Amino acid sequence: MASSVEHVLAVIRRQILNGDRPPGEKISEAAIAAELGVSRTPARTALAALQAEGLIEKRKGRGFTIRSISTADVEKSIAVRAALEALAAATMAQTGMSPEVEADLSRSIKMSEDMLAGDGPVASQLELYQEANILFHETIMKRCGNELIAHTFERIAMLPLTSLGSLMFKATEPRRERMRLTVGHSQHVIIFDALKKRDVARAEAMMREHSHAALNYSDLFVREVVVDGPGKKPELAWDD
Amino acid sequence: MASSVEHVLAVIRRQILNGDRPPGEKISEAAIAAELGVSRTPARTALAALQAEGLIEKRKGRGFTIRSISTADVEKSIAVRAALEALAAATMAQTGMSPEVEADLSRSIKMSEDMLAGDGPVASQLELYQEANILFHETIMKRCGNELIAHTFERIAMLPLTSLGSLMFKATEPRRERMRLTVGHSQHVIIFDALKKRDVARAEAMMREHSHAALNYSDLFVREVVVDGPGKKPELAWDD
DNA sequence: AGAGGCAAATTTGTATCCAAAAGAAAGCAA
DNA sequence: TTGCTTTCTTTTGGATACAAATTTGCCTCT
Repeated sequence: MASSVEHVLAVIRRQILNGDRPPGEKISEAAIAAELGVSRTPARTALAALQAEGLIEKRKGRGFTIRSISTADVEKSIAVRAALEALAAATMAQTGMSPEVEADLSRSIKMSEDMLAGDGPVASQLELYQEANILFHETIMKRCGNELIAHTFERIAMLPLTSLGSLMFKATEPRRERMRLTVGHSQHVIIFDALKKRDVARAEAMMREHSHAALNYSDLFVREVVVDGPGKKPELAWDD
Repeated sequence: MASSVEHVLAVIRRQILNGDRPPGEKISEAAIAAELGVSRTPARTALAALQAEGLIEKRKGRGFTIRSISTADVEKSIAVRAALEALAAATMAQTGMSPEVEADLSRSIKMSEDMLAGDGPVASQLELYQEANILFHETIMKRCGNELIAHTFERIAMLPLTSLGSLMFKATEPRRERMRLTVGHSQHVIIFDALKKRDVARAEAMMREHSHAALNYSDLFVREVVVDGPGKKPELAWDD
């Protein structure tokens, strides 16, 4: 079994993001320790981590309170994510891709290409696209030559639309959504091309644009269909 | 007195940055707990924080090891800092400054202006410039309208040249150094002007350039004169 | 001499206990 | 009734005790 602190972390994080713990609610070490049947020590470290992630706020002598996540917050985190991803793309374009990186990006693109060409059930297709998407972004972020970028990103990637694994899908308009995935894919292709040609400016600009795309869907957030990622997910996805 | 964990944190951080603990050296909870005369609990949280800051690395069952800080690492962290500051400047230009922010920036510029006009002893002048510099950058970062930027920055700002409070000064060339401060000041003026005019692109580009300026001095790093900041310093400066 | 395995030691995670700090509330006096 | 002080409760930080996991070194057997 995973460690106790990770368990607490996962449970509380999900509860917060699910809305089970409404914003403003107070929680303390002792409270969740008793609630989850663990001692105060792992509860303590879990709360510290939650605070670092920005999901809860500490008030000197009055315990922690759940922070509310507004659409404005989501937009802000997307802005930061876009800046970091754009930097990663620029860095990679500058230093050049290793053959392994090129192979992985190529594989990611082939995956989403196949998925878009195919015609299977929506759910499994989404899962496939998601996997390809994560592979693409994670590869660039983690292997661009500046590990600090990924390191930094992992510490702010807990908000729904910021997480690499997150994907919105408006179930009522499958047609439109499919189109959106097509556009996303085409952007991947463009970015990959820019990286191959070592075109720093284009890689950076395109990646910034692409990362911001999620913004168009931030208004869908708050009680729409959110599909979480499959197996190979980024470190800090909020599911366990 | 400050809390025990903060004490441990400050001491170990300084030791690492001073080189007292050479890269690769192993440290464990028990070791520093005994060494600093505290229990394992604060030692543990301090080590966790150090790890989050990237100064030490954790290895499954063999304790932590000191990470070596290369000039490449410094360059990487400066790149991230520049990206974040550029985003902050762009955000502030977009949403516009509040009167209070404008007043603070104006005050910062007046301070460095006065300092450059004056002719006092080098040390006190440096301190003054430093204060003005911190005020300028901190104001933009923290009050640009996206608090997540500052939040993110605080978590990566432990490396020497990345910290807002840090300033290199080559004591052997006061003339040249004075010129450098003059250039820095002029960039502040330009950025301030761009912000006033709500010129997003210019504010962003100029801030990026300005943040990167520290890079020109990364080769000085490692055993040159490093002057730490005065009273009003950013949260995560490495002095206590 | 090498392989395998056992045991001691290091390390880490968790539980519990104690004390100090900070709020909240109650009581007392004017 | 109001304002101040004192006490009580909540919360947190730190210390220590305990157990599980992992590593390392040693020891034996072939």
